[in-house]
Amino acid sequence: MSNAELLTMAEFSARAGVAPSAIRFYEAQGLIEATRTGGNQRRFARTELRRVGFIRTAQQVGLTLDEVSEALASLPRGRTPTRADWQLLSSQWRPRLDARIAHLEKLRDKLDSCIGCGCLSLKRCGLANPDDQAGRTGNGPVFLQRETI
Amino acid sequence: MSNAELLTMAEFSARAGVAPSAIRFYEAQGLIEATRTGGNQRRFARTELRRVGFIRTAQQVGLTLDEVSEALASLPRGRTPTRADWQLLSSQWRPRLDARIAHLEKLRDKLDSCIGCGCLSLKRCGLANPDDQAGRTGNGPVFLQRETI
DNA sequence: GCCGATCTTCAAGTGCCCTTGAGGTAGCCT
DNA sequence: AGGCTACCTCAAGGGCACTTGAAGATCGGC
Repeated sequence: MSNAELLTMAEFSARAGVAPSAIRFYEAQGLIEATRTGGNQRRFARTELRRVGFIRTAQQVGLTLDEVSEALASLPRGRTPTRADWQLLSSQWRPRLDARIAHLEKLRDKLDSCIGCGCLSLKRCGLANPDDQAGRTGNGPVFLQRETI
Repeated sequence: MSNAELLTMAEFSARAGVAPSAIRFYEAQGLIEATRTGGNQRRFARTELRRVGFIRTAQQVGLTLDEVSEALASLPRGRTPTRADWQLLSSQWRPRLDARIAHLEKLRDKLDSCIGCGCLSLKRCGLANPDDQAGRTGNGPVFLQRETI
């Protein structure tokens, strides 16, 4: 155990539920910050745990780390973010989350009806290639992966 | 245009809504098959379109190509799969799809309550690190990405 | 027969999110 | 002071699902 104020890597990693390598990666990406001891070891403020919580949750909503980075950059500089600050950020996830859920529900419903006919035909029921989005850009697949799953 | 029976790469790619490079990739992975002309060009049977439909849909449900490969391997050899065959396969997606939807809904609900308190604390509301799954294995993050999104 | 569009293979690259390993240092307890 | 564990950096590797590019062959209409 160490100082009650600052957490060592092992402590921080355990509390965040994230591997040390990932923590270092996040720091390298500028997503979280750490002070250093005289011997160059990281010491984490507890407030950084909230940032990790934000990151992991945002990932589940479907954001990339680049997007998380942008979002975090909009937090106030110079003071510890308040609840309202975090609230504002996470509220912006709602549409995205809703869209993802809606997409999967649509998929489920179509699957229900298609299980009846056993089709899975591309044109016939539009189950694959939903909303005719694939094929519009050169990299339809990637688009589908990123945006609609 | 060509023979009404077999599709060229351009035709197949267009109808499948998938880039030629992806089609070739799928063939290399053994997910789809193609005959060849005397000059070594691919010609696709229409039935292969259904396989691509299956692949893309399965991906949206969250399966990896390896899993799709396994699933496809269970199709009858020697005859064109029937509706019942496809039906059996896609019906196995339901639990997975339901789980994904449930997870996202849980996330949304928690987000609602957490937006109220602005917390996003790891331990407090369990929003990040849901079900205490992260940290159980060395690569919690990857697990989360793959299984719970 | 010619020509341009389409096709082929193969190796390497991409994007995302980390993990692994080597070689060396710090912290802390006894 | 010794020694063990935890920590450091940096480069490279890994998994997934493709994409890109180079160099060359084929197709099919005129």
